[in-house]
Amino acid sequence: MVRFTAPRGTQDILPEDQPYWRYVEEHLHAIARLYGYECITPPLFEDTAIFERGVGEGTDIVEKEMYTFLDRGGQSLTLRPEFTASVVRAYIEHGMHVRPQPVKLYSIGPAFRYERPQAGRYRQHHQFNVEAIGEQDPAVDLEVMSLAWQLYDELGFHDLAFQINSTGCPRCRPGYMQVLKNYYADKLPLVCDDCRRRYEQNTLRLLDCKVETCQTFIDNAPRFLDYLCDECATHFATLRSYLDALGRPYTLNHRLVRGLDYYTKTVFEVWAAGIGAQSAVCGGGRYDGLAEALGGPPTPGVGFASGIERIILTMKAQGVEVPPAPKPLALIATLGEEAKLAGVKLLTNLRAAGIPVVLAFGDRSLRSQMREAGKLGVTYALILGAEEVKARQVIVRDMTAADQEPVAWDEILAWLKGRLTVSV
RNA sequence: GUGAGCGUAGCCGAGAGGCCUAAGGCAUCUGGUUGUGGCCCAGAAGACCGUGGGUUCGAAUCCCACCGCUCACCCCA
Repeated sequence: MVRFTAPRGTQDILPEDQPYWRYVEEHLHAIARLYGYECITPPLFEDTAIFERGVGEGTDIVEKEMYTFLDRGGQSLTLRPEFTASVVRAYIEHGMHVRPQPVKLYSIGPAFRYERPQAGRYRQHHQFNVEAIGEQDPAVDLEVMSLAWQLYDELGFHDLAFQINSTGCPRCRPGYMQVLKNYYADKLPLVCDDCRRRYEQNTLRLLDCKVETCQTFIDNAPRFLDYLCDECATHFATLRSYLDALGRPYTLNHRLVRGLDYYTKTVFEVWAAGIGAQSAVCGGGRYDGLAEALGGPPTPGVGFASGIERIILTMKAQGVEVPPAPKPLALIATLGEEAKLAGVKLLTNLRAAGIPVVLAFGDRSLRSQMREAGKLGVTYALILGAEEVKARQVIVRDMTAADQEPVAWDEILAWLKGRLTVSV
């Protein structure tokens, strides 16, 4: 019999890792609330066409990374590779254009991409996704970026690199792409194979090449920022003036591109050190053409997604500590059948009163039960034997102070309750 | 999809052709007199050495294939 393992690129988040998840998720909800974002939970899968149109036909995601399947009715569905398309779909479907604009939404949940796993990259990973839909004001771009900034700041991150760029709009992008093509035209024999392919199929991605020999060409390439239309240039300048006024450090990265029709103007990423090659903890930008591509009215939007696994990797790399999982206040140890019965009753009563207590199961020696209490890290051991049952009391042993005292049954609840707040 | 490294009990890990019916540590369980934890001591349980083939008198140790894991490329969270 072959042992089953979790599917490639997926992982069990074990109890010992849960404190990180819990801590992070609590922060996510809190920061979203602080910025006035409301939670939306879209389905895990959508009509495949939503991602084909919403992410873009030419992207790696759509070309080779989607978990697509036919359901029993023959419909093509896809496990979401990202949130934005789903959220915009929901915006259109539920007529959110009648709400005060922009509609500010966030989500937390898994996303799926069929890729070869490596450090910080999984086939099922989790994202914190933030979208502000229905407003083109650069102050919204700023807000979304600030949210990310404050989040990482509160989590205690340092040495983050904020990268920003603008990739124009359908009015100015074709012009710039032509300029870029003209620039590369006579260099094609010198660039790598991938770049020759990009030249034809995904021109902007020429700027993204990591091959050594292509670097000088990229460094000397014309920059999009010099070819933005007035509207895009003004938008970007305004955003930068806000960032500067707030003293937010960032790097202008003219190689940062999202070569898709629906992504417009602002693009940004946040990079963390020390978590491997996949260092982007956050990626986002503006997508003023997306809603239309999904069949809705023209609606601007900005947002970002942050990978929760990568956030946690960064926390571990940077030594950020999180509160440990709370332990039960007490363990009930019993000796003999009568005491066991009394113990079960006590257990039930204490729990009904909201006190976290566990019982040592099995008929074991007191020594063994006490060892369990020590291992679990409970504050008190409540010991019940024949004598205690007779006297209607329980011995309360303080595990840290290592002393103990008898407490009457009708007083034990109040006794523990008085110590609950201090010890938890 | 491509490349590299790795695959011995739940975890870490020795072992490099016969001494392996596979060391050690952590974790687990039991016990250390009669009802008490953390340290210590004793003992127990736990491995078809990833799978399948081959070489050899003999393989955890050599060869091949497959599978899996990890990291990197690509790209992204």
